[in-house]
Amino acid sequence: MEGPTNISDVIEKYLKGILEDAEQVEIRRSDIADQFNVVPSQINYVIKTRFTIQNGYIVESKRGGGGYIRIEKVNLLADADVLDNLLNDVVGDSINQHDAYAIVNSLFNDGVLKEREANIILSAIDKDTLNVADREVENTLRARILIGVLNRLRFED
Amino acid sequence: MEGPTNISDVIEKYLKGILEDAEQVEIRRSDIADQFNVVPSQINYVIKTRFTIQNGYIVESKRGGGGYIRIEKVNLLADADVLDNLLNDVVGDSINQHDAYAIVNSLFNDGVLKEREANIILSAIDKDTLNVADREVENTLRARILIGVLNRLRFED
DNA sequence: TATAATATAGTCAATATTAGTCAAAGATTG
DNA sequence: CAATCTTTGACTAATATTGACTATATTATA
Repeated sequence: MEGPTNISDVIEKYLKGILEDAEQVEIRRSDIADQFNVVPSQINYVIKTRFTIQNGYIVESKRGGGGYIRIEKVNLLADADVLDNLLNDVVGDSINQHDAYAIVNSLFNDGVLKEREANIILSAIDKDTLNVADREVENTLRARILIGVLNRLRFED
Repeated sequence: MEGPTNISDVIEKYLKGILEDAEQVEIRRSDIADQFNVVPSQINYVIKTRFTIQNGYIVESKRGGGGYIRIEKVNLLADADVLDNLLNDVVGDSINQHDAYAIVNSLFNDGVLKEREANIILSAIDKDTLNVADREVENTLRARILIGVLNRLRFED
C-alpha cells in the first residue's frame, strides 16, 4: 500500500518513466525542482545516486543561458558480464601496473577489446604516463582509471 | 526533443551547417548579427567558444572596408604539424576537461578515433574518474594521459 | 599624396542565467 | 544508537548576452 516514501525516489521514478519511451531526457534543473517543490541541488543528488554509469546512464549538462541536464540511457553489451566479474573480483581500489596489464591483456585475448583499444588503455595506465611520485597514489589512480574505463565499456551508445 | 534555447548554439549550428558542404565559410560579422538579431560581438563569442583549434577550426579575419571573418575546417591529423602544435600549445602540461573533450571529439569527427576508442579516452580523463582534490593536479594528469595516448596512436601505424 | 571619413572587426568588463559542490541538519533504518 | 540516506541552502563555477570602447583597413577628398 505504500509508495515511495521520499521525494528523491519520486523524482527518480518520474525521470525513469520518461526514459521508458525515450532514449534520453533533457531537463532544466530548476523546472524539475519547482515541479516537485525541492531545492535545485536535490536534482543533483538524485542524479548522482540513481543515474550512474553502473546503472546504465550517462549524464551531460551545461550551465548558463539555455543550460540543461541531459540523461541518456545506454544498453548493456554482451560482454558486460565479463567486465562485471573483473570489476567486482579483480580490480580493487589499488592495482599495480603488472596486474593491470594482465587484465587488459586477457580482455584482448578474449576478444572483448580490440588491439587498438587495449593499447589506449595500456598507455593511459602506464606508470610513465601517470608519473606519480608515490607508488600507492599511482596504484590508486590506475585502479580508478581502469574501473572508469571498464564500466564505460559495459555499455554501447 | 527541443533544440537549443540559446542563440549562440543556433548560430553555431548555422555556421557548421554551411561547413558540411563547404571547405570554409566567409561572413560579414554584422550580416550574421543582423540575421540572428544579436549584437556583433556575440559573433566573436560564438567563434571563440565553438570554433577553436581544438574543435578543428582555423579562423582568419580582416577589418575595415570589405572586412570578413573566415572559418575553415581542418583535419587535426592531416598535417602532423597541426597535431604537434595542438599537443604543445593547447594541451601542454595542463588541460581542463572541457578542452580535452573538444580535442577527442574532433579526432572522432575526423575519423582518427572510433567511437569506442574515443569513449575509452573520455572516461580515462573524466574528472570523476581522476577524482583528484586539487584542480591543477587533475589538469596535469589529464594532459599526461591525453598526450601519452595520442602519441601511442600516432606512432602505432 | 596626405589626411579625413567611413566601414569593418576585436576586446573587455558588467550583468544575467544557468548548474555544481559541499557540509550541516534531519530522517530512516538496521 | 550508530550508520546511512535524504533534505536544505549558502557558496562557487560555468556559460551567455550586451554594449562601450578600441584597432585596423579601405575609400574619398583636399
